Amino acid sequence: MANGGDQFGLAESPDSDCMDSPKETKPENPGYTLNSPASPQTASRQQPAATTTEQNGMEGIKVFLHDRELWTKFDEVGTEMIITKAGRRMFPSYKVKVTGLNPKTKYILLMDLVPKDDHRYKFSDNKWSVTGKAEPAMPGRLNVHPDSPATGAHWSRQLVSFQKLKLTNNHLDPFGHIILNSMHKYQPRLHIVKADENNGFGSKNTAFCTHIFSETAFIGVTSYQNHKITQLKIENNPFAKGFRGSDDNELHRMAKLQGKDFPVVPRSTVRQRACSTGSPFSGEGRGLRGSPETVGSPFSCENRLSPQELLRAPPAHYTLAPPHMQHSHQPQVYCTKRKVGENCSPGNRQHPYKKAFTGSSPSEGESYYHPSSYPPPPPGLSNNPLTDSPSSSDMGQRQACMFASSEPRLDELNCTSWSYSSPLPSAMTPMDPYPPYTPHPPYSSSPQGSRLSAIANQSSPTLGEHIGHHPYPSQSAAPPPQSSQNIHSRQVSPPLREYPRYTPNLSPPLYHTLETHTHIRCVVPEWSAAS
DNA sequence: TCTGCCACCTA
DNA sequence: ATAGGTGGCAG
Repeated sequence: MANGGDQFGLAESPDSDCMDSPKETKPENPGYTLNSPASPQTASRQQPAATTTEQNGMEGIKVFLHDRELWTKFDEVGTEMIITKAGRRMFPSYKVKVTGLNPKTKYILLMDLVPKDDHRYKFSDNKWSVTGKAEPAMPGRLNVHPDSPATGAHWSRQLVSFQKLKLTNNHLDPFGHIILNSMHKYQPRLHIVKADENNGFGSKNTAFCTHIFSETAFIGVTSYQNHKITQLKIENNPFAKGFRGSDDNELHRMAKLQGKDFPVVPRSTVRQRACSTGSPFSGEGRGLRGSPETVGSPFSCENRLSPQELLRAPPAHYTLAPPHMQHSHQPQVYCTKRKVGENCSPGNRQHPYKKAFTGSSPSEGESYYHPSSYPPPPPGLSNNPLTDSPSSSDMGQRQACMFASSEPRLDELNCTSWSYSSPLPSAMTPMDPYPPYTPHPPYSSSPQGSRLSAIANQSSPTLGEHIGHHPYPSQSAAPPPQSSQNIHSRQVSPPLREYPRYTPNLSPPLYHTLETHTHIRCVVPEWSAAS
């Protein structure tokens, strides 16, 4: 799979829409049914405020997880993703099929990873268990798909792949990779944002929706813990073909490596213990997964949000039903509206870099999320995960924010910028100690920039806010039927401002990545409070 | 735990 | 041919 794309395994999600859509169908996946949520659901979910309806046209959007079957295999064992200083790709790679987009409307697709809970895990006795509280979330970053902004026709034409997205444990990562903590669980989220005239988002009312497939949740590790996962990776990832083995191959290898005789045991085997199983996900924790079962369905939603909000997006939390609920599987979709306004002041954002969180992040850590929040809102969106999580505590991070503030973040970014992946932009250049990515400055700007950035910004900022502000419905509504996914939509009103600056660069290095936290911080206050 | 290097592969 | 993605392993 991996890459490939092939198959499909799209999970679907049917749902559709958030708002109202009449829904149609959902055809897609036959298998699963989701039910869903079809649009109606959405609506219902939306609960609260509900927004909209208007739909910005986000309502009929459906997202199907590609290769869902493979994801499910990993999920059943307890998916692990290697995180390295240089950045490592996710294996099953995150690919989706998107339907229901207006062919002529431009959208920005982006991903982020939010903490699934506030626990730190350990793997012993062939199973995962909670060992303590999660460390402070790292700066949340958004990974904007390189094709963004692009028309609905473009996105619908083929699978949308985030296979180049990389995960890192380097809190000061200058490349725009998504920063995670080892031994912590994360939930990937897809956000579909309607681009504004400038191809950015964030401006006034930015409509967006968030889709979550619970089977894509995973624990970040610096080396595989469960041998079963290692085997699944080797068996399915083309780049690991060298480790497959037929015995002969292995023996040879071993011999070479060791210079010894052939080992008897295949490498993989050796390492692990028995593995029995245990998928962390499922069981334990809080909710890692939402519903295991199923599918993810897509949700659709619409709303407009401010970019920030996006970031905040409904967090998974919201989305997900409480762990328990989650089981129900349904995907949930929520749609909400919000306005952004608040947000952080610009100043708030921090930069990740500022300090290295790495070590510690002391303060923050704990605070993270509120429990209640968990599933925390997505980092960016609703809350940022990162940010969010940290929640109040984020302060620590906040500092970071400070830096960030200057940053450009999403706002700054332009689609263009985002899209590119180029590595560092000049600004970012590596040289710096990392100011990088963030945003700052100076990059160019593209007109577009604002939009994306906005989103980004929003996200982060929003997060906090959102959270605070709106409660998402998380559950409230009934759980959506579908499963895995959740969708949120929102509208935001005033988007963030755009940032005047920037642009481009932000993340050049980052590539499409945006950091969320920044926003978050801003937000933080609120939600912390809220929470 | 985490990092760096290695052989092996894919693209 | 080069560039870059994999897990194994030693440290």
